[in-house]
Amino acid sequence: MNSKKGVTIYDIAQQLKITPSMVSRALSGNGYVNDATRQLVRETAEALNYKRNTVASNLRMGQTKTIGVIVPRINQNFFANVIAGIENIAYEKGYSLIICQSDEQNEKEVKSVNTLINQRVECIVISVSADSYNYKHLQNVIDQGIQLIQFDRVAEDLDTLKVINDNEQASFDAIRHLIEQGYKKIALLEGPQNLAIFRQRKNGYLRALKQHGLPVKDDYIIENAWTKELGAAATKKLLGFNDAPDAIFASTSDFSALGVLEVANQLNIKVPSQLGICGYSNEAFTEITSPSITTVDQYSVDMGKTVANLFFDRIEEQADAIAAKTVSIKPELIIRGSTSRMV
Amino acid sequence: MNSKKGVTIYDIAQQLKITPSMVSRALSGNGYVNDATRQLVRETAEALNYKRNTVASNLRMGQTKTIGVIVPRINQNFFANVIAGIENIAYEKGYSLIICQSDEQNEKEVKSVNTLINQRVECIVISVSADSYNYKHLQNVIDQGIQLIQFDRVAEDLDTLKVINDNEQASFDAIRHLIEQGYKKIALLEGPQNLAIFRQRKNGYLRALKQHGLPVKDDYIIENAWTKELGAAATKKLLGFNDAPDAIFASTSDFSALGVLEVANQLNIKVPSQLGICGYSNEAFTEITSPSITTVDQYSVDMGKTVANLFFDRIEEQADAIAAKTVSIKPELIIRGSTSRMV
DNA sequence: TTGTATGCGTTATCAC
DNA sequence: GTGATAACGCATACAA
Repeated sequence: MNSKKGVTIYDIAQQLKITPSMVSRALSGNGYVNDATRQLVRETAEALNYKRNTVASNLRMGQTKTIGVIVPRINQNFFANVIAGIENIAYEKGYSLIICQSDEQNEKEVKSVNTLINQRVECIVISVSADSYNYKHLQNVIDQGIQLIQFDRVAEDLDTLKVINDNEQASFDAIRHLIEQGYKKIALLEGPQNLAIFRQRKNGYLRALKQHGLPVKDDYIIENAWTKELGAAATKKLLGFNDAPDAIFASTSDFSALGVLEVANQLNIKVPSQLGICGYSNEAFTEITSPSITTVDQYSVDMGKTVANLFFDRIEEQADAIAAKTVSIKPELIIRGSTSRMV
Repeated sequence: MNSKKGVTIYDIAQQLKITPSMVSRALSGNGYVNDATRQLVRETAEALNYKRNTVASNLRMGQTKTIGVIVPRINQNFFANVIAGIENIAYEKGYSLIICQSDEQNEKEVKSVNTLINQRVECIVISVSADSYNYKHLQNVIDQGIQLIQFDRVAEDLDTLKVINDNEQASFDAIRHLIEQGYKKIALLEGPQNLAIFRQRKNGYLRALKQHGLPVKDDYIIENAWTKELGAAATKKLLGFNDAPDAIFASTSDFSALGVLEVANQLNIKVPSQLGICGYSNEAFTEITSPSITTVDQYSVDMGKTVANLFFDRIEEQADAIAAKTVSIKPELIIRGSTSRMV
């Protein structure tokens, strides 16, 4: 055992006067090896506090048992949950997770993808950043023979496994609920329309209005209101109209919905009687505001598990038995105080 | 370029009729190489879509530029924030993050530590799981020559870098603020006393009372009230006393504080005039309750950044110039409506 | 400036 | 069963 360099199978071999190959076999369990020597090897490995060098092993075996994950923000509830779900399954399979965060910047996303390719991860799981319009870097992943799985915010043109929420349906359900509660002038806070998820939510909104014979007013649709501040600003604008809306669907996020609620409180507008509010994501705080906020639960942890399972299914069924496909998880509308005026 | 195996520096060398070493030098920028050939190498690397194999490089160089992080739960706000902070700094330095989650289980924590050692990460950052009483696996990390940095929940006996919140001081500040606002009978909702962080918060409470000449009443100290429900139950009990408190410090969490607020509202007790409420953690919702809740911000993202910076400081100052030490981050008291009766 | 040779630690293929 | 040997892809000390 060298003083500083860490103990290797060589050291064990030397001590036992056998060859490194024997040690390797004994430790990995591959190939023939006498039970007695195996036992001996195990013991000395333990005694010497030997730790297998995964780096060397990976190089030799041509696989890393590692999954790379790229999300816009780690510390956003939804993404943290998805990551937790992926970790859960990956851990069972003995896989590690390398996490990158794009900070919603395309440049950082591209760099992260390259880092992960260089690391030879076996799969890259990604939810694209908001300012990604070009997906060459993702095509590159596929070209390198690395599995690519997209979730939530997906580049639709890319032929990959995708796990998404049925945003259109969830949005439709939310609007239908509002209508059933007697709201007739429903405004929409929408997100960047270059992202499919926000287009889908808008479509659900439009479809629901049409199906229930309600008119679509362009004034009622506010773009890019996806932070608390922007949600608040949008609300001030909407409530300033002569013909102000009686409900606001913050399809972008619960934070946006929170902004709406704050403004309503400031203006002494009663929620839900005078104004209905519906958010999106089921953030923890929605349950405890006054009133609590109706929102959409995306089953984010399950989403992560689904992603991981797709990957393992694929590599276990060897070959590309499973074609590119899209798995849609049906979100659930959580009805709470902010929209319940017909009790 | 082999059909399936990925392009290597060999392929580039072959194409250019030079040696792999030249390619390696040209690409890494180490060692002498003619500008012309360097240019040529870069171009063909690009053309062939070459991706450096980090695994091989790591093995050769004996370093991985990787940090391992182990937290009880990824999808818990505080931890997600810390991870985001670490990522932020690590990314700038070209380091990757491997994330493990212990699920509060010692067994999983031990396994994760071993995985990370095997991966030859250069540093392991950990917040220990609640059921960890034995720290052999952590000592092992140190013995292997891997940096170990603990944060928030730390094994105090271990001689490592530690980053924690100054819970005692934050708690002291909170109580002092309450006293300054004229509250004289301050109750404490405390967390599990086997965790140091909760003991420290209690100590800050006691010290502040003493320093201001206020008596400590055992009746005013309620154990294990760290959910909304438990906070509510504790409040009902406290407010039922003949000599009821005029302020409650929910040192466990904002959720607990919320329970207090709800009960106060139910009982028509005015906050802050009749009852002061202070929480802990600065959860998003504390800002939007009525009244908004005074609380303690833990600077969790900064905590992550501090952790990462400690590591980089250490490796950049080469050698163990920086001895084991504990960095205490001073949390900030966020004063809001629930305690502001002297405006 | 370029080429040669060697090793990082492990595993797999062969022959014995 | 066991041992010798090559190879994974890259980086570097040394020679040319």
